[in-house]
Amino acid sequence: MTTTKFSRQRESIKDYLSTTKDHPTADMVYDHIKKIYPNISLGTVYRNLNFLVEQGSIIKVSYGNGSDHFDGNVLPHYHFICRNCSAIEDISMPKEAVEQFLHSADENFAGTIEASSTYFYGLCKKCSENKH
Amino acid sequence: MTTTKFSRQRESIKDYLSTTKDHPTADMVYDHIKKIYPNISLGTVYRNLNFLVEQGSIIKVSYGNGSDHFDGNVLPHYHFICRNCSAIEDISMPKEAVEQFLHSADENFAGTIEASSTYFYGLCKKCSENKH
DNA sequence: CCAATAACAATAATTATTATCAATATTACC
DNA sequence: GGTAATATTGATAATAATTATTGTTATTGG
Ligand SMILES: [Mn+2]
Ligand SMILES: [Mn+2]
Ligand SMILES: [Zn+2]
Ligand SMILES: [Zn+2]
Repeated sequence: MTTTKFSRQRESIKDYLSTTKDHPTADMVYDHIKKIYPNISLGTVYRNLNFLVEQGSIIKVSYGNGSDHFDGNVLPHYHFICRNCSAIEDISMPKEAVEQFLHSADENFAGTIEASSTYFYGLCKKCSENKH
Repeated sequence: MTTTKFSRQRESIKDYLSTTKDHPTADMVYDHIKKIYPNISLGTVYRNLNFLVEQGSIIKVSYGNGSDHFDGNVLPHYHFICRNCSAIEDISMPKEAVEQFLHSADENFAGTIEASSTYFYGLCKKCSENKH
């Protein structure tokens, strides 16, 4: 068994993700942590983000396009991506709606469904309003 | 207005995707078309795949991990990715189940949802059976 | 047929991410 | 507290997927 040692860099990354509402990319996390640990390397950020995802402390948000994003909120919820400003926002849905959807998928598939990921796209509130 | 000229390479790519049940990557399309046009370049494959997606003749299947896949079936359907053999399979769902899910998302979001993408993961029929 | 130009093949460039490795920090033990 | 073992780091090289560039070729309307 390989033990896990404390690292102030990793702690800082976890703290940042647990306090921000944003869903930053590795690069954005890097820029933020650099203010606290100016010598941190981008590789260290990637290494720790992957470590934390593995550990279940954060989640990775990868909707095909461009870089992966990271989220300190590990409670089950969905994500919306604005086609205008690229902001990522949370969507919570009633458990029944989700379960009914997943159940229907299961009914229509021959293998075993273990997980799923859904992303929503469109215009966020701000962008909807600004486009009159 | 910039006119579109015929290209036997593009036609061949479209034909291939419309006749295969697979969901090949750009590289797999390249390997296939090379048998017919040995001088075709990978850049040409990418250029035409993007063109055809833009045009709505094919769809792009990008679930975060690795390369994008392409699908000649443009009718609405979902995709399943096997965690063991990486095969991509189609899932069709009753319209009501889908609509109920999308409606619920819309109810719980302040902006405007225009589209969504869902991927299912697990073990395909074959892999489920082989792991008894 | 021929001029205009869309599309091509070859290849360089870019982007996102992972791997390598010598130096450093953390931790368990005395 | 000092020290040995090793997890983690910063720096940097490597990889993988995709896009951009450019000079050449194929298509097409006149
Ligand atoms: Mn979130
Ligand atoms: Mn399909
Ligand atoms: Zn927006
Ligand atoms: Zn399988």
